[in-house]
Amino acid sequence: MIRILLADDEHLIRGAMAALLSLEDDLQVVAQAATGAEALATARVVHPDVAVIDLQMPDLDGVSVARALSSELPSCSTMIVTSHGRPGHLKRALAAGVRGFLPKTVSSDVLATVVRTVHSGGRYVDPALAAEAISAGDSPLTPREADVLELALEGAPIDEIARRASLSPGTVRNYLSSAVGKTGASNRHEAARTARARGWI
Amino acid sequence: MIRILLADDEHLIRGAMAALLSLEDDLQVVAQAATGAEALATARVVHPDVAVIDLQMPDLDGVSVARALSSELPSCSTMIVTSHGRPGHLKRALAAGVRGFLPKTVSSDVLATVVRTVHSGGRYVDPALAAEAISAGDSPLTPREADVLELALEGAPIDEIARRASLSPGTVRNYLSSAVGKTGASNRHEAARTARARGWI
DNA sequence: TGGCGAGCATGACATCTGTCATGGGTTTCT
DNA sequence: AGAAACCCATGACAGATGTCATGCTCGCCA
Repeated sequence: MIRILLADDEHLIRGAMAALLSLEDDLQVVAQAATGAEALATARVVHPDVAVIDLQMPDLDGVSVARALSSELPSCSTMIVTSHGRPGHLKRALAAGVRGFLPKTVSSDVLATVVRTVHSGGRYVDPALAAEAISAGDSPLTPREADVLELALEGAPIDEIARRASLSPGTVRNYLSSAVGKTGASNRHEAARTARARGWI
Repeated sequence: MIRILLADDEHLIRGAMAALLSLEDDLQVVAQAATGAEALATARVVHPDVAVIDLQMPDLDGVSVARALSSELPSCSTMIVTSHGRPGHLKRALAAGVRGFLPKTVSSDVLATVVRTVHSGGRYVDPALAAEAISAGDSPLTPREADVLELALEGAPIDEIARRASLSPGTVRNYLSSAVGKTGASNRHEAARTARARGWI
């Protein structure tokens, strides 16, 4: 019997997934959580075999939870399910020790199968997401460029970005200009959007 | 027995919700669809009592489906479930004849209850979303301002917006300037973001 | 019928942005 | 040690953008 921890902020989805997984004879949902912090706390208590975690949750990002879990509870395999699969997330997730990565568009059979796969030590990444991640390639942005671009995401003017990054406005403009070139965009807003789409920030 | 049509592009969620609803004695999921178009086509054939539709789907927006359904199949009550509940969506949905509007954070009991409520002619809107919609208020944007602002969402330069809207660049700048004032933003990108957040576009 | 608001446009001005050249400091790799 | 890459900054310039004043047309409503 594989003991599962389920974390998703959407009650409906979580409850439904639990119902679905419980239909399988060899799977048992032993705990549920609605936030990343809750998931961590619960995992420390119940020591599940597999943690199925939603990527986007109100507090802690799914990847952060995965990282914490893989260091604290090595015996627990973590897998991530997500609605919006950005290429960059996959890479970060893998780096955080995640063993399975699925979009929510897969069927329930696949979910159950992957739970078994990761529990037995295997790995599984959705082929479509993997292909996307490969085609998106590595981020050409330097760490600083990524920082600045991230601050630019909300459409803030350059002066504010400079203040928030503790940089001079001129430097910010240089980084942004460079990022605009690397993303093939025509202004920083577009650059920020495409970088986000490719998972570079 | 209430006959339900379920539409959601995420197989996992859809299957799980179906499993969940089927646990109720008086509910029966008679059809499922993964896209808006598919949902419409299916509904025309099976004539469900209640349609439970996800707001965001690849092709047709959930609200459009609802509008079509309410005119073509008046006997079918439509309700919408969504992950990201923007205030504006609720208003548009209600105008399209939607009878129930829920975030996916609700529990499965609520879902089943609301299915029964709308089927018996009632209405149900999630209180939190309703409060948000009220606090966001009506859109102060004129139709044209909203159009232009929507085109600005992707970060395109003004000339491109002007071409796409068949307006002169000067006019576009006027609309955007006005929209920036109305949203309290400091540039059009920020304005577009906040307008989107409030459901004004 | 006159007033009003929305739609559309132009021109002018100040400011913001994107780009480029340049330079100095640090770390990393060879 | 030297090259290469990154980090930070400044200055200058052109073009994009935000703001304002102004004017025209059209449909709606009192």
